[in-house]
Amino acid sequence: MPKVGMEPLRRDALVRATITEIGRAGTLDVTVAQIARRAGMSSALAHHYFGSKEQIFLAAMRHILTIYGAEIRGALAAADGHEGRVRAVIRASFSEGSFRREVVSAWLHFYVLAQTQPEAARLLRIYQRRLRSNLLVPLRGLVGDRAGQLADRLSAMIDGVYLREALSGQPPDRAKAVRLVEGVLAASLIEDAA
Amino acid sequence: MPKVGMEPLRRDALVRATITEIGRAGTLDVTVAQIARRAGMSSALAHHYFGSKEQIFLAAMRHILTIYGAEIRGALAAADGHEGRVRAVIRASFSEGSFRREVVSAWLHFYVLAQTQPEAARLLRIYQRRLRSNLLVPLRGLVGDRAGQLADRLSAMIDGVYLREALSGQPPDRAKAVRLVEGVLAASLIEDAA
Amino acid sequence: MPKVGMEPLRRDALVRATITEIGRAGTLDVTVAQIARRAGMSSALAHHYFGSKEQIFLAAMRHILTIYGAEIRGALAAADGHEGRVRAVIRASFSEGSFRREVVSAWLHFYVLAQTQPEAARLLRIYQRRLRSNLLVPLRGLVGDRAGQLADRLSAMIDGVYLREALSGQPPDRAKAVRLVEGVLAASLIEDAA
Amino acid sequence: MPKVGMEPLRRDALVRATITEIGRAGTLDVTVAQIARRAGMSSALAHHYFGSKEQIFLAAMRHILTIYGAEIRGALAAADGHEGRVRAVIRASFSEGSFRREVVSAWLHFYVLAQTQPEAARLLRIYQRRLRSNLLVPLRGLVGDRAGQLADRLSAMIDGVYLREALSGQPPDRAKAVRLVEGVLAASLIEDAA
DNA sequence: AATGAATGAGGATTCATTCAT
DNA sequence: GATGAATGAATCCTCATTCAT
Repeated sequence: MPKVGMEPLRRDALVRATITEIGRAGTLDVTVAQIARRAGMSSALAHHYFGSKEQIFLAAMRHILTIYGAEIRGALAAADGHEGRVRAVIRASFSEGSFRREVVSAWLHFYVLAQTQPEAARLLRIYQRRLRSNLLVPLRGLVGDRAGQLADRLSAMIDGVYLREALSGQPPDRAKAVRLVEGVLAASLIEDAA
Repeated sequence: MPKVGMEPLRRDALVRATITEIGRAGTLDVTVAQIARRAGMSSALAHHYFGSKEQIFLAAMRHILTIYGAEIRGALAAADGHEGRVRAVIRASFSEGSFRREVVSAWLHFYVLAQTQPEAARLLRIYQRRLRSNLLVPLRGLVGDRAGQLADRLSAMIDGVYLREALSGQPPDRAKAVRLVEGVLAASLIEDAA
Repeated sequence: MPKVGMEPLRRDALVRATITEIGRAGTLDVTVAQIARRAGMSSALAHHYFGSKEQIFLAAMRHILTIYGAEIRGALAAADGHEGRVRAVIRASFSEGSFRREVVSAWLHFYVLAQTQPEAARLLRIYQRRLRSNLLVPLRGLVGDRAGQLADRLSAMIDGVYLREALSGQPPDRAKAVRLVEGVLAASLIEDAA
Repeated sequence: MPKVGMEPLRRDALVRATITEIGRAGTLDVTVAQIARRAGMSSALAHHYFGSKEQIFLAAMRHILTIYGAEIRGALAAADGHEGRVRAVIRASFSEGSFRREVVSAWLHFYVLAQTQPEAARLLRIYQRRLRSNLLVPLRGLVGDRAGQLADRLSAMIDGVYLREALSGQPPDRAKAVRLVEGVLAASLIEDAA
């Protein structure tokens, strides 16, 4: 049995291990050796596949973004109406795939990474833009010109809820998170109608 | 030049240098040597006064909290009426003393530190509780039983705006930050009245 | 030149280097860097294999004890009669493997280490118990109930001679050392017969 | 009240503190700051009086030797006959002033110091010579030409008992120590008579 | 493909010692 | 006489990274 085609498996294992370890340790100060051990291989192999610790971190960020994007797409496809679509984006942001303890923790740490890593900053901007645009489109249908303002509002709320969740030390409470953000949405719509 | 009574001066210089350096470097991975150099002394002296890097970080957190607390108190003293008080808390949160580039950056990093450092976690809880209670009291006068829900909403917004600011790479825009949070407040009050 | 299976070689080289360096420096204040350099490797590798300086020291103690134990066993196997066995233990205590300048010096320093290091203390107790019991058994055959007293006497003499040797600064004089302890044995046996 | 004549008091306090701290810590790795603190002064003052840590240690050794010498002289003055004098030396070696926990511990550590410090080695040789000669003189009266051999024997026993005591971790047992060494003396005298 | 071996570069911390007051 | 202030030098230890096999 030749050991061919191992590369994607190894890379994937490392990416998952990275998120797990960052979540577990509660720091970016995770060693390559730790990540590699959890992924079941030597740190030398991790370097072989990724070249540097930096690249491992970036791959983990991309992984999280990819999953998040997929969840958003899925939710939007199943949603009806403008408001339905906004709610779908909100709910997808706190869905099972993304709003897990380690993922949220890793996410917070990637925010920190983005302060020094240009590529990490770029990825984060992509996320922010995507989130904003996903909100903006259906919001236009709901509130017209006020959509931009409302998109900023909801984006900030989502990030704020994430931040608080990352710190709480408790298992994330999806329902409560959604309720908080949807509360702002509801208030904003009433305000608009008034 | 008397050489006595240096301790408070040195400690203060180190605390300020810590915030500056964390903000500048964009990481908690700041060496004691860097901090000490910026504060104009040897790293040995920094250890002499604080005992460990951990203590230096905690002192910096306390410093930020102290200033924030003072600003809140000042703003509340000058405010009139329930809504005035809520607005005062919001504005104080983005006041000149606290909503500066380095302070916001350092603050984000202290959030991360709190994931591993019990004392840092304690300080953070103090901040969160204080913020919530500062909002809760005047909100009760405005919306009664919905005050708790609204306090959570505004707290999350404030943190979300902070988080986004930490990442923007731009000098913080106080006015815009206040506008965002006050927007949520306004919408919530209309919603309540409806 | 295969580069596998280096671990035992490296560990061994470090253990020997430790004893040599302690003997040469005349202190426990030997740096890991010194030990590693003498063993022909980087200090990082030394830490890689032993984890800490403490563990390096303990391994060196164990090494000395192991050799000492082997010499005792060998001498006892070749000895005849009760008195022959006592003499064998005495001679083995001052044999070439154990009664060398650096080993004696290192040994003295391990005595000191045992004052603060529980594991070092344990190893030392093992040595003391082993020495005593090795003397006790054949002494029982010679002097019956007085064996315990005599074992203490001879043990103290052996340690005293070691201590003096560690200080002499001269190459150890095996013959003289053995003569001193055997002198006490002879006198004790005469005393017993009288 | 002028602060004159403080020097001898300060020096004395430091010397005592040194012995106490070495005994307490079980290491020579005692900091000047620790010693000074226990002596009730700043480490700067300790340096002012002694110039260096080395000198502090040497003064402590001299102090121990001085007391030991005084005890020997006192015991010899009160002793009768050759054997009485030998016994007096033995007993003085384990007298209350010298055979205390911290003193014995400090003594062991000074043995270690002597391996690197020429002056400490010199002091130790003085002690050894003095002990030997104190034993030699009365032993000549008892066993004539065998006195040298016996003096070596008893000296080694005394040091051996000290060493074991330093390690035992128990409060020193004066009576047992004396018994052990006097046992060798008794046996040696019987051997001589035979 | 995979890894044990190996290291250079750093970083926190400690401490004897000096100096100005 | 006495001390707080201050530091350079050293040491243990960690880790990303490289390399030979």
